[in-house]
This record gives sequence, structure tokens and C-alpha cells, in this order.
Amino acid sequence: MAGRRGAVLSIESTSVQDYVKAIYAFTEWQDAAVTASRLAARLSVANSSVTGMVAKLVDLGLAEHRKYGPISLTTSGRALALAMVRRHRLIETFLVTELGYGWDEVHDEAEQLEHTVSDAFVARLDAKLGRPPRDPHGDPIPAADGSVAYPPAYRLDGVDDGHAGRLVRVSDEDPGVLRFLDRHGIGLDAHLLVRHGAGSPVELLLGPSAPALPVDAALTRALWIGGSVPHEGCTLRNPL
Amino acid sequence: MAGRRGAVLSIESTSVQDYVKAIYAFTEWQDAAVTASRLAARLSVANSSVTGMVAKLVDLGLAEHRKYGPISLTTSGRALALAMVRRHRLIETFLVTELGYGWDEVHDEAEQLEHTVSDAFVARLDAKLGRPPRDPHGDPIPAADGSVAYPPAYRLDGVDDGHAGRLVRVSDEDPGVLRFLDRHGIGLDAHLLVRHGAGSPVELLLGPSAPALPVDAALTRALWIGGSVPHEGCTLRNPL
DNA sequence: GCGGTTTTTGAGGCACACCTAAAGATAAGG
DNA sequence: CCTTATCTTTAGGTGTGCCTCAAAAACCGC
Repeated sequence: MAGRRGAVLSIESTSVQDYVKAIYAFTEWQDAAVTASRLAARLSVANSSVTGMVAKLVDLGLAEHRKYGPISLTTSGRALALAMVRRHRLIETFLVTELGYGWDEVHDEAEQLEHTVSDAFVARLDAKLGRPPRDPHGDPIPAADGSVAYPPAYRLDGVDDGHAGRLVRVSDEDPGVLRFLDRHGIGLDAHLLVRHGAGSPVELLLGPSAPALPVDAALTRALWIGGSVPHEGCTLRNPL
Repeated sequence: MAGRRGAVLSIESTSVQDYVKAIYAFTEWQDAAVTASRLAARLSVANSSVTGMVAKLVDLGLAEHRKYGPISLTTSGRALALAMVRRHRLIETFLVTELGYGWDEVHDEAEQLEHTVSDAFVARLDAKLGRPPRDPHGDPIPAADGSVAYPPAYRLDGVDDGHAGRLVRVSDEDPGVLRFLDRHGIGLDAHLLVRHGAGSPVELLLGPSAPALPVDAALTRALWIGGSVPHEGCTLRNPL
């Protein structure tokens, strides 16, 4: 049943790791079934490549997949994904806090390194960094045992007018977003107040005296705020 | 002339980098012609693999090779080799000084990472470490411009009876050697006095009161001492 | 100039991941 | 229920990179 083809591929293949990570990522901040075409789009490969690769993941016991059905991870698949995510985020943290990278510069480097470093390296790095709970973009770093604590967070495009809160996470996929935030002095944990103009773009209020900052649609999909409370008037209170 | 076959291989291929590094390593601490069979032995591949790969290096302008002749690096080949050596040694230094690895544990990890990290990473790491002149095994770290300062050093099996000096470098190829030195409390820069018993193995004297330490042939090929002066009596003086 | 060693050539294999094109399954609407 | 548009799978094939074995060719010391 399992292993009907050669199945020489191992858990150490960077492709396998990338697929597993991509499947995991799909459900990390949203609840959507992972279909072959969605995976293909995310990984920039043809649909048929996904079919083939997923069959290998199934052989390796990492994924579950009924023909024409959605794709999901097994327990060990999830464990592998979490291990990769842990690596990625610890490495990003290291690059920023120890080597002085900007938070917009770390993604690609981490993407490479996560496949290369040993488990011992990860363990030592974690200790060196003081077991950080989250990475430079606010993403929680899974513990060595695979447990993760996700902070309550809402994507900006799902937040109603007048809510206030702290910037909990920023998607690291678009460096441009990160540089935009840098330009406006917005970092993790910044206090934000959300205002919807009538039909106009969402605006962020950064403080009582700061001017409103209009943000485009891409931004609202990249920013997540937490500790949200409805505001009264236009005064920022301490939302948390 | 150049590029007579497909030659799509690039300077980023880990194999290319390993071959170039291996060719460089041959002449780093000795003066021997690099023949195909020696390269094959060092890289654990068949002779014919070396012939093929060296042809690619020639196409890439990294190596020079007349049929049936010895193999040497071009200027850009040497530059690539030095860049790889720099990466390797900086990474080893990082692993030891920042992550607490033992000097016997870093070689393999560095061997992987050196192919993965970016130039920016190397530059930042170098700065973070304070531009160290040598790695944990005493090997000099090439500067970013490719310059290297080799300390005068003599391999122990070429040192006559009665010479004294500091431990300048230890080959990192055999972790067992490094652990042996650890067990006896010998680190880089340790003062050593060399004594040849009649027909018996070489002995090291570590200090006026310490007992002589017999070392086997493998050890004498892994240890390099510098600042060598003939000793008088059995008293250790400051050799440098 | 001969024999042993080294090197090169040639032919081939294998792992891995990808693609295109065509065929098959599914699901939504009429 | 059937049609149609969409998604997914199959089949066949490409390309890279590196390796092997076996045989032919060159080299070198005697």
C-alpha cells in the first residue's frame, strides 16, 4: 500500500521540506482547505508537479491525500513542518538580533539556511538567543517539542472601523511592506487605531497627534493586530 | 576553445566549490602537485569523476589542466577557493565562540553551511566576530580581499628532537585528534617541547613538572608548531 | 621499447524535480 | 440529469549534476 513506487526521497530533501512547510503555512493563519492548485500557485510549480510530490509525501508518511481531495499533514508531517518553521524563525531572529540584518532582509537567507543547519545548531542557537517566543515579524517560534502559542490576532482587512490594538505580526513575504513600516516608524507592538473612511482606504492612526496614514489593500492583508478594543472618540487608550 | 561542452555548471555548485577547495587545500600546507588520483582519493570519488569535473572547472575558468598533467587553479579559481576557506573558517569560529561548540564538532557543520550562506552573511559575521585572524584550529582566515597571512609553522613529524614552540595549528580533519588534545589540556598556543626517544614515539613535554606525553604518528602529522627553538636541558623557556 | 601505473574516454545510470499535453473526476447550473 | 467549466491526475519526457565501470591511451622508469 504505502511505498508503491521507489520512494527513495527522504525527509531531508529540501523540496519535501518546502512542500510540507507550504502545506502547513496554509492553515497557520487561516482556515482553508489546501488544494493542489493552491499549493502549486504558492510554490510556483505546475499542478502536476504537486500531484507527484504529494504522492511522495504520502509515501513518506508526511501527508494524507485522497484522489481529488484536499491535502493535509499527518502527525509526523506536522512535526516536520513545525521543525522547519522553528528553524526558519530562529534563524531570522538570529540574523536580526545578532548580525544586524533588517527585518526585510532575512527571509531569503533563512529560507536557505533552514535546510542546512543541524538539529544541534538549532538547539544551541535557541539557547544563545534566550529561547525567543517570536521572530522579528511577530510569528511565534514553535518550541523544540513542537508546541506553539499563537497570540490572538486579526488581519487588518477583517477589522472594523474604530478598533485599536497593537501590531502583533507582519507577514514577511513582501519586503516592501516591511520597508513601508520602517519608513513610518512602525514596529512590532506599535499601537494602532483603525479608521475606515467612507469608501476610502483604511487609515491607521499612530497616536493622538500623528496624521492618519492611509494603507493600501496589500498592507491590510499583511498586518495583524491584537488586543483590539473599540475606540471612543479618537483618543488612543492602552488597548492591552 | 573554452566552453566546448554544455558548461551550464556555475560557480555556485557545491561540487565545484568542493573541488576547488580540495585543489587549494593540497598546496596550503605542503608543496605537492595535485594529480587527478590524489584529488579522487581526497574527495572519495572515482578517478574518472575527477577528470570530468576538472574539465568543467577549466570551462569555468577556475582551473588549468593539460592532459595527463597536474591540476592547478587559475587566479579566479584561487579567489573562489579562498572565499570558501574564509567562509568555512569564519563559520567554525562562530560555532565555537558564539554557540559553544567544541572544536572537534564544527567541521562537518561548517562544511554544509559554507555552501549556503550569502556573501552578506559572511561579511556581517566577520564584523560580528571582530575580524578574527584565525579559526579555532589555528588556520588563518583569508581576508575579504583574499589575502592570507600564514604563520610560520612546522609539522611535528618534521621537527627535530629538542625543539620547543607553541602549538600553531591542528588539522581539523580528525576529531579524535582534537579530543585527545582536550583530554590532555592542550589548546592552541600551548607551549610544547619535542623529545624523540631513541626509536620510541615522539614525546611532548608540556611543562617543567608535567610528565612526558607520548604521541602516535597520526598526531605528529596533525600538529604544527611555530616559534621553534632548540632547548637546553629540559627547561621550557619562553620560545616566542 | 616494455610493463606497470595513471589518466582519459565513452557509454551509461541514477536521483531529483520539473514540464506539457491529454485524459479523468468533480461540482455547479440549467 | 446532463452539460460545462474547472480542477486534478496520468503519461511521457526533459534537464541537471554527479557518479560508475570498462576500455583505450598516454606516461614514466628501467
